[in-house]
Amino acid sequence: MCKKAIIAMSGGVDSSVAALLTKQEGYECIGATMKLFSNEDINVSREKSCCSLSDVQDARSVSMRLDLPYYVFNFSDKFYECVINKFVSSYLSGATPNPCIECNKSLKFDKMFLRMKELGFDLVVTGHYARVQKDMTNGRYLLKKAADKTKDQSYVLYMLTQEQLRHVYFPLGELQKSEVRRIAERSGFVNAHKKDSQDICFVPDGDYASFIESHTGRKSEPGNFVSPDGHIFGLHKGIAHYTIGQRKGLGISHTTPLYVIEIRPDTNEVVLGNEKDLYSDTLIADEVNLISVEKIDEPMRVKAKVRYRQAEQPAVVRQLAGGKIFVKFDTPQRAITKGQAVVLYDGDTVVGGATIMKAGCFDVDCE
RNA sequence: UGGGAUAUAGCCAAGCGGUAAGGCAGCGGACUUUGACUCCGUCAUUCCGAUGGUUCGAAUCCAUCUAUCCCAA
Repeated sequence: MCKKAIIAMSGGVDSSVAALLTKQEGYECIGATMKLFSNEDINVSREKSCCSLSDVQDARSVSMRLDLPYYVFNFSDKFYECVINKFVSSYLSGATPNPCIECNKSLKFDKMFLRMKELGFDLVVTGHYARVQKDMTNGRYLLKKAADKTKDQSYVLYMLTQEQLRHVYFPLGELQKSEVRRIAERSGFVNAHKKDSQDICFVPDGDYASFIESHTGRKSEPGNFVSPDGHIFGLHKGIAHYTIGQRKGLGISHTTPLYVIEIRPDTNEVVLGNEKDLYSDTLIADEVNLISVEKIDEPMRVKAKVRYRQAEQPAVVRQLAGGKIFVKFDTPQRAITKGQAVVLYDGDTVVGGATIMKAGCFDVDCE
């Protein structure tokens, strides 16, 4: 009668401690690592990526220590299709994708959920720093920020559905990162001092542009760096190398710092301008997922984040015909970027989120 | 081959006789489960276009040369 949980174990400290806590709470647990790609496929021989042999070893080691059955699920087809392909095409279209969110959406909380059901399990457990609560007034499951505000990962979980939230458990939501490390140490986990993951897991050397080239088999096409009024600064390395707000790596010396303010896939141009050119106060986003409410009928005051690790900003959100959302910030925001997620908060609660399609300074009439 | 101007690191640029500011770019690091932003550090150790000269001392003054730009032809 005890609940059965699949622990999604990456091989890092967080999911290891999540496994420990879940087990201690009396769940019947198994550990599972998603194999998302083989390093040979992506031309990396490093062991530093999230599905590498050493990560699997770490996850297995922790599972053994906790006496959990341990499995590796091969999800590489789905990962290739949903995460890598989208990642590449997004960059080629001049946007800046967030593959971690896509991976959460298509893999951790989708493929893993299917597997959970197939196996007759009740929960998927991950090491995310976030909390789930049930709203007793309307019966909806709420996603809330973690207790450790510096590690809060609710931003990358905004796409969770009610069904998923019902079957997910985040044991680290109430803990501080420092406590998690301490628990791992005390438990003798091999990864107690492992560095937090960073970079894109399938591009461990950080050179995502080369990754795109080898994936498409095409060299990225150089084009012009231009000013807003058409002056040509020089040659860029291909639009996939850039994102809005970027300063480093342009290779253009100027009297003042230059930033990428626009990417034009049609003409293969990258527009450079000053810092002040980066600010805009409105955006439209699609692929909307709402959590705390079913829909937004009236303009709603929220706090919104347009990128991970940004302080949330006061704004008003409206839902447009077709489901898209329109967000107007009280003050202009720096470098709102197509392809990134906008996540809406009401206090500690995630209202919902969406993928940014367009940013600027405009208004829409919405009836 | 008349006149004028300028020559300082990859780029821009301060300096005006007392022992080479700063910005941009670059490089290194911190931060970070995306890309960025940000922050910290580093970046002319005989050569401040070249060669001579004046001076205790010159990137700074003088002369010549070289290069580039501008104006006249």
